[in-house]
Amino acid sequence: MATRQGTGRTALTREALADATLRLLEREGPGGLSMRKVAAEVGVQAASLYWHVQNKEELLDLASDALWDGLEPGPPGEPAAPGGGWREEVAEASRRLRAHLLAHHSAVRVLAGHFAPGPRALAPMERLLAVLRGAGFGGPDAAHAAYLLSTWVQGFVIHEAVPMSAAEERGATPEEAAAEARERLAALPADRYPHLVELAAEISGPGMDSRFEFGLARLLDGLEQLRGRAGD
Amino acid sequence: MATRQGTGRTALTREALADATLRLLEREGPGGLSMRKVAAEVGVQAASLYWHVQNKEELLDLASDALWDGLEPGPPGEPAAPGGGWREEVAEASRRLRAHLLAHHSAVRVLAGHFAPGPRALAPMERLLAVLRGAGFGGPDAAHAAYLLSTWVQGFVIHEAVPMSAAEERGATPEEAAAEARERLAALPADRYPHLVELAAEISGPGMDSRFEFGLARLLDGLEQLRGRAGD
DNA sequence: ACCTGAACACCGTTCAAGT
DNA sequence: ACCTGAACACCGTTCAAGT
Repeated sequence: MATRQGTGRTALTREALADATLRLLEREGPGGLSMRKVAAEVGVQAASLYWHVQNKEELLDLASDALWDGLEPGPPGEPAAPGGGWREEVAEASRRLRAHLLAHHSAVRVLAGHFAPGPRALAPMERLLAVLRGAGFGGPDAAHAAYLLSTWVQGFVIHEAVPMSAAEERGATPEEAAAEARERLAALPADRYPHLVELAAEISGPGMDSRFEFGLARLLDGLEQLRGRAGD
Repeated sequence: MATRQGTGRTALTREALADATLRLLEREGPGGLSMRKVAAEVGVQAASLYWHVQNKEELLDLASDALWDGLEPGPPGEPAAPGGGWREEVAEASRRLRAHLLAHHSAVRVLAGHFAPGPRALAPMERLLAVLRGAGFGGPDAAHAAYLLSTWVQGFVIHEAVPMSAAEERGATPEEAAAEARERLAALPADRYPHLVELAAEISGPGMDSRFEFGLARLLDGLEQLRGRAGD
């Protein structure tokens, strides 16, 4: 009477479907996704999904939102020192977001076309806004800055996830893939593409960590400059 | 003897397939894509595509690269004034890229998970590197900066394209969609999400143009600061 | 309220066969 | 070298029917 299901399975909710979708994507990679497999994953027939969800599109929307789940919220401590603490706090939040999304890179590839602010993105966004406002940014600036940061991190991870999962599917390591990319660049006609040829090594990384830190530093510098201008 | 095809159709190449894929996506929206329809678009049977292309994945890779086609290269003029000209040149190139991608927003949604540097991205990248090096950036900095700029613009456009094509499919205008988003934010519990509620209007735009200009200005400020540091 | 079985139209891909 | 016809396994979605 307490539960209405004979089996020990957890209740079938939209959230459970979204989670099952992410599990499936991680386990089988992009391309291993279908309504029938999601249904099997939760122990039900494909047709049953349509009771909970309008269609596959909506399921992907839900899964994209579920991607925010499990993101470390960061130390809940003080709002950081008023001077420069906001930089490190924003930097750490960005690094955590990148690492978290990268842990789901197959899902990121499939769901990139569904990235939209959903309910599970609210808490991280609220926290980011709090840090920015606490640092002295005005309301509109804080809103713009938060948008800038999150679009950049997500765009960065998409560009990181595509070759990652592609290499994975070909059974190559990221290093091998980077080496191939470098050779392709270096082999270009130097008269048409002088800079690409010269910078082949720098462009084809991997060194993704240092690219991320470079971008982060430029963004924070640009924001700091805005803060100083409006500030005192 | 000159052409080997009775019909007036243009020769079937991988490029032609990529172009047909983009045309199909623009005409029918995301979801209107299938190997059979691409085949029909070029006047051939579905099985024939597999002579030119390994599978659907590879076709999407090609289409993603074809997305660079038709991008205005910008005035081929002087490498800009040595002082601050590079800023406006980079800004204009970014605006052109955004506008161009936005003109293919359905394709962007579908192909976001396939964004990778392909042959058709080489020329724009070479040009961007030339501008940056001309402005005084060192090789590694220029490579990092170019990567930062292009990942940001592409990430921004993805976030812009998702609600755009979603609203389009529901038959709503972007303004209506933004108004709905604003009301959802404003209706949140103010004790848990004080900043989101306060900034509901700023966060839910649209005002995408001003968000883009905000991000661009911060990025260029951050880069300028780096340039000045290394420069003289 | 929630799930099933069966069906429909359509899909990606293969392969022997044609020219 | 390039394309077709036919087939296979699988897909998203609907709907009447069950409990």
